[in-house]
Amino acid sequence: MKRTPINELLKSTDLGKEINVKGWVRTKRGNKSVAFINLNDGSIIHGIQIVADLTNFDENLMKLITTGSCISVNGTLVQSQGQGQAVEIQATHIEVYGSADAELYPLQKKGHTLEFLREIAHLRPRTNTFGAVLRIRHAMAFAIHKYFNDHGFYYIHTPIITGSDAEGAGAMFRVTTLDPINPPKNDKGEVNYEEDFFGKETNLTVSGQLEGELAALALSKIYTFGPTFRAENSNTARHLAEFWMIEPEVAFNDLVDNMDLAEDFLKYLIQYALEHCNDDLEFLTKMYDNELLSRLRFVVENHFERLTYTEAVEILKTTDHKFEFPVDWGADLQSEHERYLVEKHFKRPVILTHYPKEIKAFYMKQSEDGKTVKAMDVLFPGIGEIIGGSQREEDYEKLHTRILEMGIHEKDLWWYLETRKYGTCPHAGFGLGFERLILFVTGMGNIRDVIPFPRTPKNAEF
RNA sequence: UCUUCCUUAGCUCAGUUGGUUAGAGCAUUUGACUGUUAAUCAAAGGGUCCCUGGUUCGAGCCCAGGAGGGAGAGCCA
Repeated sequence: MKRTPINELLKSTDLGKEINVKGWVRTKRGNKSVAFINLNDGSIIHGIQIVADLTNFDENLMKLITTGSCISVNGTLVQSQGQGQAVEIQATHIEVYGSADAELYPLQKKGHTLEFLREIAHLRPRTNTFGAVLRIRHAMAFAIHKYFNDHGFYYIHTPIITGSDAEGAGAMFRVTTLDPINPPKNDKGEVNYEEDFFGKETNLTVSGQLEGELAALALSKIYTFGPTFRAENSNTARHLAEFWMIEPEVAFNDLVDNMDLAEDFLKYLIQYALEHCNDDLEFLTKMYDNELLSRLRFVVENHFERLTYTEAVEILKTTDHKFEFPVDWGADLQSEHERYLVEKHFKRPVILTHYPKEIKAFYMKQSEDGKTVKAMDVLFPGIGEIIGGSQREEDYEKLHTRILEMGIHEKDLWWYLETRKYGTCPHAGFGLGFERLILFVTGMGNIRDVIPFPRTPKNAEF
């Protein structure tokens, strides 16, 4: 008999129908004559109740059906006699695919701490929490592609191995096939990367933006969505060494267009989650964050506050609120400053623009005032910076001068500069941290709990 | 990397002034119960007190070093 997913069975009204269901046992309880098995197959957060009349089942078979075991059940879909569920399965035959030793299986019927579940990341997808997070993660990935496809963007695959470190976005992981014990040396006694696989030093990408710009200056509207690697020794609830990033880049867009895109895009994604992930969001709201659903709705329904860095500094300087770090024009804002603006002052998402050029990347469009660049950071409550982007400097001379000023090796960027030499145009884009989006949408507190197998300093298990 | 807190049973945690045989709840096992919902009730089993060294008649507890984890910060997405 063909398996029916549990999400279909739970909404079925086809009482009396013979069905087959397969999944993993969450709990088993009962007495001498009847057993109740809560079975989950990951198709939905809810399990279906299997009722086994023990006069029909061998005692030894029933002993194998433990928390964590995997079974296949044939039976009849019936109206439930008990409270708590509309329908249940009256079992006629049960096959055990794999038992799970109850003395050893680490997942219990009771709740576990998220820290403990991180240590058993190979089993945590079987929990309600991670099932919900992973289904939402999928829905967001799908919605990202759908949004861009529906808006005329093309998905570009930028390289994961890169030969330049000029992007300046952070420390990089080296990629090499050289012998780590006895690498070939050159005349100066340095490692000779000319003998390495690519004939030069290579690293894992820290951003697909520069290559994304090349594609945007041909296809007009593009986006990337791929893994990104940062070798920073960051130990926080918001950083990973390996994470996924979405980077749209649009020719002919200016900073305002860029902000409009970022706001519309984020609201679309959150709205998509509200419409397609309701069961999972309700579970997370109930178990972890009472205000999750109302916060998501609030973000969708209200405009993002837009102001310049200079205006933000004025607000921070005139408030009575005491900060640990001083606020001064020219210095980057501290986390506490961003949090104050988002969570206390405006109480909504904030887009800050026109930062001092000294604290931003070389490729950002220089403003007419000569002091700021057309950068934008989208700040979210509880997350901080969820998007960072800018209009790009399309003027060859200005860009070239800025590269020299910042001491960047121009020979690594000849190809990037050529786009400004041949048919340059105004363009803008941004980067959205996928896991930070998932943090916000799920209400989880630690970024290690929104990616299946987190990579962080001192941790690459699984 | 910095600040700070933590590490005791499978899990979550108590553990007094340094003192005999280290505790609880849950989980597990066994038993009771003819419809349970994290079932309930009863009993039992279960310990490298993170590691190394030191102080002491005696260390889960005090000291030093190390490892791992949490929270906050920096860097950023």
